[in-house]
Parts: sequence; C-alpha cells; structure tokens
Amino acid sequence: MAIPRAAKTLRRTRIQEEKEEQILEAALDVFSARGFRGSTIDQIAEVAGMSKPNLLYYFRTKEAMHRALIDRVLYTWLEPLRAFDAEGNPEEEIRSYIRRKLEMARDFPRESRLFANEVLQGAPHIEDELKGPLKELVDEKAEVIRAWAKSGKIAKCDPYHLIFSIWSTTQHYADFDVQVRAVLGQEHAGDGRFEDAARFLEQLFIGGLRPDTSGT
Amino acid sequence: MAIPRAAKTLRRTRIQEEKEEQILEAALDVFSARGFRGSTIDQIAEVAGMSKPNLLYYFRTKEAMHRALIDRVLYTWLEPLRAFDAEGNPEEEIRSYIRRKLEMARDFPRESRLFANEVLQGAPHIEDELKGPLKELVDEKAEVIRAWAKSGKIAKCDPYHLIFSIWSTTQHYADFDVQVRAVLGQEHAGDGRFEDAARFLEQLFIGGLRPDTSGT
DNA sequence: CGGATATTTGACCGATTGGTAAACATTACA
DNA sequence: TGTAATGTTTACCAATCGGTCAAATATCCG
Repeated sequence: MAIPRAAKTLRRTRIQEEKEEQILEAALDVFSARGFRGSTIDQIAEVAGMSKPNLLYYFRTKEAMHRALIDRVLYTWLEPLRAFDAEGNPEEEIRSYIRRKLEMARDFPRESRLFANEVLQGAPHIEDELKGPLKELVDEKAEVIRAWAKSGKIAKCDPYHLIFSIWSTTQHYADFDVQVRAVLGQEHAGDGRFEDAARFLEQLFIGGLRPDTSGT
Repeated sequence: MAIPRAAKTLRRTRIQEEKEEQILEAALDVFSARGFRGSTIDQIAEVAGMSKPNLLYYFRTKEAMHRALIDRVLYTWLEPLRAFDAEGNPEEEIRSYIRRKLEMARDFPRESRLFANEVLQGAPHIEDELKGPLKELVDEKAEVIRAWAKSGKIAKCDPYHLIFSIWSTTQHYADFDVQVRAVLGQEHAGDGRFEDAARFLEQLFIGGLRPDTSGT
C-alpha cells in the first residue's frame, strides 16, 4: 500500500492512525532521551514494540520520524506564549505564563528535552522554525511587554531577555531534571519541587518587574 | 611507550602533554556539539588532526576521553559558585555571581554545552559528581543565602531555586545560543546581547530579591 | 653513533548503523 | 467469498561504529 511511502490513497486507515501514533510516542521517548544522532531506529522500534522494517514502512527515514515529531510538538509548545494577552493585567499575565510553562515542564518533560537536545546541538532540523514562526511570535509578544513597560505597568526592561529568562528558568525543571533532583536530595525532590519553583519564580519575576516607584 | 596504556613510566613526556591537550580540545569541540553518543572517535581524530589509532593510544576508549574532559572542566565550572562569599554584601555577591556565570557562558560555551548535553541525557557519566561534590557545594551556599534572608538582607526565598534560576538564565545564553540568535535577529544578535542580558538579569534578581519593606 | 623507548600508522575486526527487497500475512470491501 | 490493497516479517546490504594489532617511524639519551 504505502500511503506513507507513495501517498497513493488519500484517506488514512485506522491502522495507520494507530501505528503512527505508537511510533511517534516511542520516538519521543528515545529522541528526547538521547538526541537525534544518539538514537537508533532499532531502539525506537523496540520501544514501539514493532520490527524495524515495519517502522520504516510508516516513516521512510529516521529524519522523517524526527520531523513529524517536531512538527507535532512545536505548535503545542508555543501555546502558552500565544496565550499571552495584551489586554490582560500584566502582572497576572506574566504570573500565569510562568505557571503554564512550569506545568508543561512537569507534564511534558520529554517534549521539552526533545527541543533542548535539538537546539543544544545547533538546531540543524528546526532552524527555519526558529527564525520564522518563533521569532515572529516572540517579536509580537515583546512589543506587548514593551508597551506595558512604557505605560508604567511594569518596570522598564528588555522584553526579549525577559522571555528568555522565563523560558530558561521553567524549562530547567524538565531539561536538567536529574541535576535538580540530585541537588535537592531525596527529601525535596518529590513533586513538591514544582510548587516551590512556582512560588519562587513568581516572587522573582513579579518582584523584579515591579514598576519603579522611585524615579531612577 | 604507553604511559597512558600501561603506566610503565612515571613522568609524562612533552609529546604526551601536547597531544593529550590537542585531543581534549578536539573532544570538547565534538562532544559539546553532538553529545557523547552522537560523537564518533573519527570525528574527534579529524578535528585533532591525527589518526584514530593514534588518538586511542593516548585515551584507550571514547569513554576515557569523555571522562578526562568532564573531570578537567567540572572544577573550573563551579568556580563562580565557590567564590560566593558569605561575608560579602549580598546584593553585590549575587550581582557578581550572575556576571561571572554570564561571562563563562560567553567565553566557554562549549564547556557549558558539554554539561548540558550530559545532564539532559540523564547524566549517565556524572551522576556521582552531581549527588556528591555539587550537592555539597550548593547546600553550603544555600545556607549562606538562607542566612541573608533570615537577617533581612534579602527577601525571604528558596535558596535552591534561586541558584537554579541563576544557573538556567545564564547558561541559556550558551546552551540555547542558536535560538537566542534566531529570535534576536541579526540586528541584536551581536556580542552586545551579553551586556543586555547582564543588565536585565541584574535588574531581575536584584529587584526580585529586594527585602520586603512592607510587612507581608 | 646506537639501542631503547615512545609514537604513529595502515590494515583489519566484529558489531551496529540506517535502510532495502521481496515473500508473506492480513484487512477491507465489492 | 474473492481479490486487491494494505500491513508485516525475514533476510540481507553497504557504510560506519569502537577498537586492535603489528609493523614502521621518530625521539631520547648514554
């Protein structure tokens, strides 16, 4: 048959739907844990519970799997930033953005690590997405933040570096999870660490962005 | 022959000194860019400008290279945190810690990425270092920060998450460099981005940690 | 110099890599 | 039910992987 291979048919079968799901789930497991180059098709096949050629029947190459995964995850990943509302209350918008990003780090650590691995190794497969859609979205939201700062609702600050800081601090709990656990030790490495992190980060960002009451 | 292989001799020759240096330099290049599993001995050999067997004459395995590299870099990497002085002025200590970490991200991005790759993929080679020396150092400095908070010199906050935040925000500029550049665009992706980042992060952390003047 | 020691290399090894070919099994549907 | 389309597997491929070995070469030092 081979819709995936030749797209002879237009509709996708139930089996296709299921198997592709299975494969991408397994691929997420493997790619996020070992990076693209460090992963092998055999590993993905084993996790997915199917043979290698079977897997290659649905995705012709290792790259195709990776690409499908990236495409699927990228949109979801930017959802919290997209929800950033220019009309909302600045303090509350920032607070909820932090909370959402932290929830994603907690609930979807593999997705976070997938991107981290990719970007860390030079983003060879997603350079276009970074320079295109991502940059545009960030530019737009940076403008919102700049406007807030200008009108005195928050402190004057560089909106890009603010966004970078929220990204890095929140994703840290997914990407550097083993380090966080190791440092916190068994006593504090339970799920409570996300609540502690949320409390600290809100304090940090809300405090750090409080508009200057004195005239600097 | 073969000090590295059998340690028959006690002194290391000049050639050994030089070649090992050359190899580790090349290994840093490759490992930091592709992760341990994604790297090959051949790649390192090519960057080092020598043959693969020659390289394996100095380091018997790929793992040995990686371990030597980690060991060498780890100490240096924790230097800024070690310099954190309990007797100093809190605000100034935090400010200079941020600045130092940011300088390291700028001047030694490969070292940062080496660790990031390692930790991201579950820290299979440095788990002991994380749970031992790293945790101890962080515990010690966290106590310092806690004391500052208790005496009202800075705001009450979770010292561990404060340290995580400084780590993540500063290392972000090394580890996610391509993303930062992509988002900032060509206009703002020059070296000035580190100064902008420093300015923003100091504002964020100093502001966010300013002791409560009102009684919460 | 000359011999001992240290360094370097080309040829090679078995295992694993990403991927293919074709036979075989299953499913959907007229 | 029959058959064409779809799905799965076994056997295999060339390339690359980490690593070895013996022979060749360079260096050191008396």
